[in-house]
Amino acid sequence: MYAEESFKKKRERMLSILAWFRLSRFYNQSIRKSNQHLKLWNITVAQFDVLAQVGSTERLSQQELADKLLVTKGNMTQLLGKLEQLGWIQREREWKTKYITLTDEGRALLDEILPVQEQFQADQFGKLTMEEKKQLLNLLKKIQS
Amino acid sequence: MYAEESFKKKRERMLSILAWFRLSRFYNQSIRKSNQHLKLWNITVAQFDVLAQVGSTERLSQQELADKLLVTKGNMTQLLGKLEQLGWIQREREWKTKYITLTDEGRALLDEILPVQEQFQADQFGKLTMEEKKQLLNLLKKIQS
DNA sequence: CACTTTCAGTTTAATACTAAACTGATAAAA
DNA sequence: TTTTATCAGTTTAGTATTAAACTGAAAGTG
Repeated sequence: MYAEESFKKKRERMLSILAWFRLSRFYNQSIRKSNQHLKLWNITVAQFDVLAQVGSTERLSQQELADKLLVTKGNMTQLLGKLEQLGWIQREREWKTKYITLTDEGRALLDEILPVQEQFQADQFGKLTMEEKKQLLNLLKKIQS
Repeated sequence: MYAEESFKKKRERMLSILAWFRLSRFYNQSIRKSNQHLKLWNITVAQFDVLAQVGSTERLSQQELADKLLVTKGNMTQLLGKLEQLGWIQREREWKTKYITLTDEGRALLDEILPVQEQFQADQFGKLTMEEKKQLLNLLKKIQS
């Protein structure tokens, strides 16, 4: 009885490790490929993610932006510094808070890259059927629930 | 007809983007949590991954190690430099190649951390049933096939 | 044997990212 | 009003990571 359960647990652990390995492999390759094709526009994935987030929402503070993108505010400070320097975003201070908006150049760049990047994402999961994509999404949701 | 297909494609794209967002969120949180509990042993995830890989295989070269862990050889050089300096691994040169093995301290440390880390991985996927874990693994395999 | 190619590992410059300490302004409390 | 808390954003030190150039040894070729 005990031996039975121990064996089952071992199998479960093994499955988890395999799943983790697959997942992180996929993630890392994806980031790498993404950075490669984004080189065309001299922008990185991290920078693009900020642009996309800023471009799709009304007035976000730096902290809110960090929360949405799941990074620290320190990281945000630096990314935004770079993006500001490149002329793609601007910061407007209001009391303690700085609100971020796209400049015209930032908006133009985003409009140009967004469809390409969306297609890239779609291609990444291209081997899955619609049904399987839904399945995957649900499993990922459940993990984090 | 065309409108129909276009709509379907849009839905597929949206699913892909959502899946990607979930996946990267999970990945990043996981790395962060992992680093947090590994602080107890003054080791990082990246360093532990190398130890675990070295400890589970006979004689790997730096390049092979990089391939297994899906990082560049430059990254490997640096990680191994750190691990060597900490006294956990050693490099043995043979012709052009350097082979990596664990030192006794490295082995002891790995033996101590491995079960904890395996349990951590298992817990991460703890909300999934055995069947769902298999499903997830298969979907991830299919994506990359 | 001399010349060239290949290939493991190293170095360098750049970006990304975290944790933790810090700054300075606003808000709350006394 | 003075003091204290809080809280947004910044800074700093450290690790991780890549791409690309470099080094030097080994292998292949003539």
